[in-house]
Amino acid sequence: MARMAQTDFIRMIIEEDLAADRHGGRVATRFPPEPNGYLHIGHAKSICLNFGIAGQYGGTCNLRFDDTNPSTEETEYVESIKDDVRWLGFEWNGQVRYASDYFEQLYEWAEKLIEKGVAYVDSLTAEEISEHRGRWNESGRESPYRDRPVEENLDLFRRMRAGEFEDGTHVLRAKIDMTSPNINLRDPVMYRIRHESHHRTGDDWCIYATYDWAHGQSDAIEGITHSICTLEFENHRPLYDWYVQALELEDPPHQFEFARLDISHTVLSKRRLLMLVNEGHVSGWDDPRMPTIVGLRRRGYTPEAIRNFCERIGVAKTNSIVDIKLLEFCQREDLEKRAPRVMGVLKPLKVVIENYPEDQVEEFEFPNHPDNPEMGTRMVPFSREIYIERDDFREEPPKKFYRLAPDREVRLRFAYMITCTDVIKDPDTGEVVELRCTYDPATKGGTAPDGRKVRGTLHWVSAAHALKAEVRLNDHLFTRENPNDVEEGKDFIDYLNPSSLEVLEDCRVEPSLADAEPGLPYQFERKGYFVVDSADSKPGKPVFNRTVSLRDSWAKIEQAQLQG
RNA sequence: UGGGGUGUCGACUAAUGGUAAGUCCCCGGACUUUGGAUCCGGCAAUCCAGGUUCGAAUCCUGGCACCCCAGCCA
Repeated sequence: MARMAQTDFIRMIIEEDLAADRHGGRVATRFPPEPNGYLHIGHAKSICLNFGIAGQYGGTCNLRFDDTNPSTEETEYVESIKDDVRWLGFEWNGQVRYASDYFEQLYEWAEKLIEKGVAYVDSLTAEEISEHRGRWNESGRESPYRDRPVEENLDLFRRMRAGEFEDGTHVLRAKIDMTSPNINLRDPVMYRIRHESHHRTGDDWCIYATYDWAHGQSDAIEGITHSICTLEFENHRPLYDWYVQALELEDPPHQFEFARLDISHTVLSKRRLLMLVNEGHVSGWDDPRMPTIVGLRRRGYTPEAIRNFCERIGVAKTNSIVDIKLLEFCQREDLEKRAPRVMGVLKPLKVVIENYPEDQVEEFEFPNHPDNPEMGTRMVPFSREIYIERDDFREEPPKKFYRLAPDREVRLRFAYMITCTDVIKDPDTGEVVELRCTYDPATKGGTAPDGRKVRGTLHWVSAAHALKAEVRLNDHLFTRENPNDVEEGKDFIDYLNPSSLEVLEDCRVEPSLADAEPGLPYQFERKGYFVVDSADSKPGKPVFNRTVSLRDSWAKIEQAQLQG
């Protein structure tokens, strides 16, 4: 099903550039993560944009790690980020790139700017530099070191590189304009001294380029034509252009900004995600409730669904919060087509079919997908004692409840029609512990020869044949649509959804699931889409994560009834 | 407070001076051996005030609201 290709302002710019034959007709993008955390669905938007554009216009997309800060970056993240990009279905152009590959070139260019007289070594402290920078409504002041002669700057800068100075004693700054209303142009820092090991260059360097100095130049080195980033870098564009012009680079790259993704009922900032992990509110970065790629993957989300979601949300410059229900819709849409159907009873209620022979076992043939015969069939055993879903029985059925109730007949999917004849309760608690039913042998397969209809069809498992399983029902992590929008004196943590995870340890699933493999999606009929958990599942005792529930119109009716 | 951005159905996104469109949500209905899926229908928006124009979401003027920026983070 081909959907109309989504177009957006960035693609329009690219098409204009192509039409005007800019960059010699080339389109080159890049995805530039910093290796200091796990990727989340917000990054997926950027990945889909950058790789998608490259694919669409016959261009290339590089994967480049923006590893200019040795204090926070680690190889562990590099590997997980590569995995996530591939898992999403993208392959980068050639080798993985690193900003650190360009440290030497960047250094040479820095010397060039010093020689040109537009960069200088400043020896103010960090605090003093901050003071000199001024404020939004007040001009900055020039550093007393701003007019050091070129030779002195060169000498100092070389000694910075040689490791002669302590951290924080000197920085290299671009000499631009301390009175600029754009604070990024008030002599931005290009290099800072950091005597720290870098995850790739080890101890080769003790001066490290800042983002602004490294990023655009890395783009230029790689021949990037369209450097796409998020809105908060809009203020940096004049600086991006300044560096590239000062170096007099040919066919310079240009920066374009779009609004980052935000989704309701979750958080997408590294800081907040890290807090959830560190404070133990989730089990880790790959907790199935996390919006991280590893979390979504473990939850059972598919790359197809995520890519489709990213296409549907579009690309614009308006800050917005996408309803998480759109993500869920995209996932259902994908799984609806491909997930084989099985039966799993989450909250079992025993049913004894009194007129069914004690030792008899029948096998019924079930289609694996109701609308796709190519997915084949499987055999499902049936016997005198079965489990049905506790929610599928009501002693006093409300209006429009079409499921089982005393003296009522329902269909067991692809098996028989049964009628409830007796309800057995715990004498102490009054809780329903078992149902007694009779079946109509003439309704084998689920249809009655006399043509009578039943409104309800229930899923079931044979008690003797069923597999015990644990099922984890995942729900939104936060109760608030926007957990970042906090009331006075509160914190986003206060809006964690206490029932974001419901663990059901005594579920029963049909025996065909005995060799279900982690990562393969299933639809538990009438319940939702589930996947075998990749971390905690064990051969005899599978653990399933609910990826997303099915649409539940009864739940809506019931809720409406409760609200009157 | 200076600068840079952004305002279109409940949500997201189109319309680039010419019928305000699509998707999600929500609400009906049909169909149904999943209260699923599918199909059909419905709801519902141009931040405000002026101006230009035969005609304005779009252009102009003036407001208002929200976001970003004062790291040697990215």
